[in-house]
Amino acid sequence: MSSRRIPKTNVKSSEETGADLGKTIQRLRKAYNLSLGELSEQSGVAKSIISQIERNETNPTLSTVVRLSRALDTTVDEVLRGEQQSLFIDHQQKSGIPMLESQDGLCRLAIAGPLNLVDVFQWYDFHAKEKGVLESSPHPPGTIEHLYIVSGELEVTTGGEAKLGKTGEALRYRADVPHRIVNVGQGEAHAIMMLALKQFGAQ
Amino acid sequence: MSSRRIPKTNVKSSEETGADLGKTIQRLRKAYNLSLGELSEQSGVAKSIISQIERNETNPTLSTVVRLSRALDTTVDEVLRGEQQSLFIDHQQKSGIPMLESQDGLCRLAIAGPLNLVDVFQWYDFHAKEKGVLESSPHPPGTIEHLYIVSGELEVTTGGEAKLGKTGEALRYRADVPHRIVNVGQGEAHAIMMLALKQFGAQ
DNA sequence: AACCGGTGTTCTGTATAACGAACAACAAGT
DNA sequence: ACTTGTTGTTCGTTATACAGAACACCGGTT
Repeated sequence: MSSRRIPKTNVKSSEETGADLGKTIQRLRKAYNLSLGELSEQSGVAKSIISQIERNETNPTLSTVVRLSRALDTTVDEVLRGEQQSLFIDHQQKSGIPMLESQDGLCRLAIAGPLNLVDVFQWYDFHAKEKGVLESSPHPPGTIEHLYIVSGELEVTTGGEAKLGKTGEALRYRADVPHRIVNVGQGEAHAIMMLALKQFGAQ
Repeated sequence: MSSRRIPKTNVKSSEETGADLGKTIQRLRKAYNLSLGELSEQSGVAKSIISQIERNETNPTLSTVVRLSRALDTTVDEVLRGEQQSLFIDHQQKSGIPMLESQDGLCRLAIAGPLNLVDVFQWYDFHAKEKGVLESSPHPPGTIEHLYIVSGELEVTTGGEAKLGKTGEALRYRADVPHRIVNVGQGEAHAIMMLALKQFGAQ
């Protein structure tokens, strides 16, 4: 199940921790007018290490970063900020929820969720008879669809990627590209579908 | 010059990262119903390492913690915060750190939805054994909770008002006041719980 | 020129975090 | 029983983060 791609990233140290941590540390240190020795004294981290961290020549342990963050009066996330790997891009758009019933007549999609909050998320009760297929055209950019499978076996295909979910499992996938849900099990399938529209600016 | 105050907390090297990280990681992982292997696959961290981290037998690298945090849809600070063992209910917390069981041990609440969109909504898989009760303290103002009852019979009490829902029905109620969900039917009850947080552009 | 106290850098050796594989324990299926 | 799968664990090896000391560099005094 759940085939989120593996990041892999075996880059040099901090490429994967986000932006270059070193620069941030150094900026903070200089902002406090601290020398390497002083920061070392206050944080308990060897100054040689701090030097290497600032030049991104090492991949520090969590405890080291925590100690530095504390000494610099900030938090780890604050230090890490600046990266924004853009897991999801924040876009905005309005809804225009078209779909309601299926094409082949085998799928039923009933609105079960709130409509007055329709701009944020939508919530459907989804029933599919055997072999039922629900084709969906792209939703607004950034939309994420969630499918909680109450019973049965459903396969979701999106962007060339297919995921299989069984009873009790939850699938999560991008919905801003064409996607399809197929009841690949035997008998009827029942699921709760949620659409989460991304529409608030996260810097 | 220089010489800021000295925070200086010199504990053990592994425990010095704050609360015990391992337990938090494990709680998050279990809340997502992920195995070590699955989390390993999704995070890119060897499962042996995750195992050791959860038992606080290692002092992880920042990049490792970052990868785990991302896979668990949270931030490093959230993980470090440890959440002073808010076992019981009280799953609202600040950013929706998850929990597992209710106070009477009869209810299970697992995260099924995204946490990185935590400011907008949260989505839980809710199971309650017979007579199970889930007490919740108030969520942020404007929060609306939705309960889709997959099977069983649940009664929601909020603000002195009680609503009864049966299989296939959906309840909707304010969640910014103390509220309680009781399994009043016979046998286990299963529901999907959604929390819709109001605020946009908060702060 | 020598000192100095201060900066940041590059040396050590040691400790250990990381990975992957092999393992054990416990399920369900056949 | 025997698989087959999945859980979490421990093992063997390599890579490297860490601390501390030694180093190089740069002002300012005398």
